[in-house]
Amino acid sequence: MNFPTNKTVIIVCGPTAVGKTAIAISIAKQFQTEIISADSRQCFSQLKIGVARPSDEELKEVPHHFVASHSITENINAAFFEKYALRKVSELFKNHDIVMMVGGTGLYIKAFCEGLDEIPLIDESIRKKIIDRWETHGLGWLQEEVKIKDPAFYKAGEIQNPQRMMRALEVVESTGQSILSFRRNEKATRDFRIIKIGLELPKEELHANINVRVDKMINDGLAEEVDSLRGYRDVNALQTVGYSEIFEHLDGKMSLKAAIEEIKKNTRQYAKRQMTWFKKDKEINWVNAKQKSGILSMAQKLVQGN
RNA sequence: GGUGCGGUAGCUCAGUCGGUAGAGCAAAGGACUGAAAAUCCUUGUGUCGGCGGUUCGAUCCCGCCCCACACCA
Repeated sequence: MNFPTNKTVIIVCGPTAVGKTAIAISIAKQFQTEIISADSRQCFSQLKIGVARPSDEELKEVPHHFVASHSITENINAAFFEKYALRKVSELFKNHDIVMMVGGTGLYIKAFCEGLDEIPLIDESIRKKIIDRWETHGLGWLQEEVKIKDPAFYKAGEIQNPQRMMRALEVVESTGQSILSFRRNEKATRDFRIIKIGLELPKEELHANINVRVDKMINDGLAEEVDSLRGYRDVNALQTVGYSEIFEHLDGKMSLKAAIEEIKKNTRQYAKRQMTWFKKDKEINWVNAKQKSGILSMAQKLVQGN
């Protein structure tokens, strides 16, 4: 297949703790290029230990974008990422034919590759009002509201899922139209080539990596990092594995030991969800994460054209 | 040694006034277009500690034994 330009984005994805950071850096060095992170948590400057941000040395080896670039008080989401990453990529294409993207946030990668439908910005006050009402009146109230104001979504959507229901509600309330009416059901086209490499490991090995990494986070001072963020604990950015559990521990609801076990468990569950997402993407070229040299030559071959 | 309370799904436990049992968590699978490290959905057969007895039928009643915990010696 021919592409309109010789510009290529190599995306490295996979579950947490599989070893994406190091491999992406090797590939980026091989092509002498830079990395855009596709990680919904590493972009926050206040989150370091708990989100396994690349080390200072690693960040020096290859320039990274969307790492520690925003504040947890900002409203960062998939739509924001799509625009941010597209802008960054075209900037980098001025000096590079190849740009790397690495991350474990499937939705962000999908938004970047295929685009999200344009939906008008929702006024903060409407969003806040809906969340408040949901918190006081519960899911039953939410379902009733959606049933009346957006019956089509009520029929087709996830009625038990508060986040999706609130999203549907805020869209009808602020635009007067169903969120479904904004769906165009077509992928956006991009004027560059996309190559996807998925890193995987046998479950036992991944779980071992997770355990080692969590223990290291604790040794590196995760509890102190979380403690310093107490004042922000309600922001979305802190609804994150590693932070929620430590907050509970700091509240006296569980021992540090129990919190550590919870973090390991929740990380395993998170990794499983990531795999469920990525396995569905048939464009991904899967490789065992331990075969470093094989991955590098595979990237080379993919870039040279199938 | 005696008394008491237990022994039911990987874990914590509920239950069956006798007709072979069910929740939460875990696990497995899945969904997912502005919270996505989030949120949501689906999936529960296990010698109901062991051996006997009563009964048409026992995980449930009775006896003995084993194990755990508590208290008394």
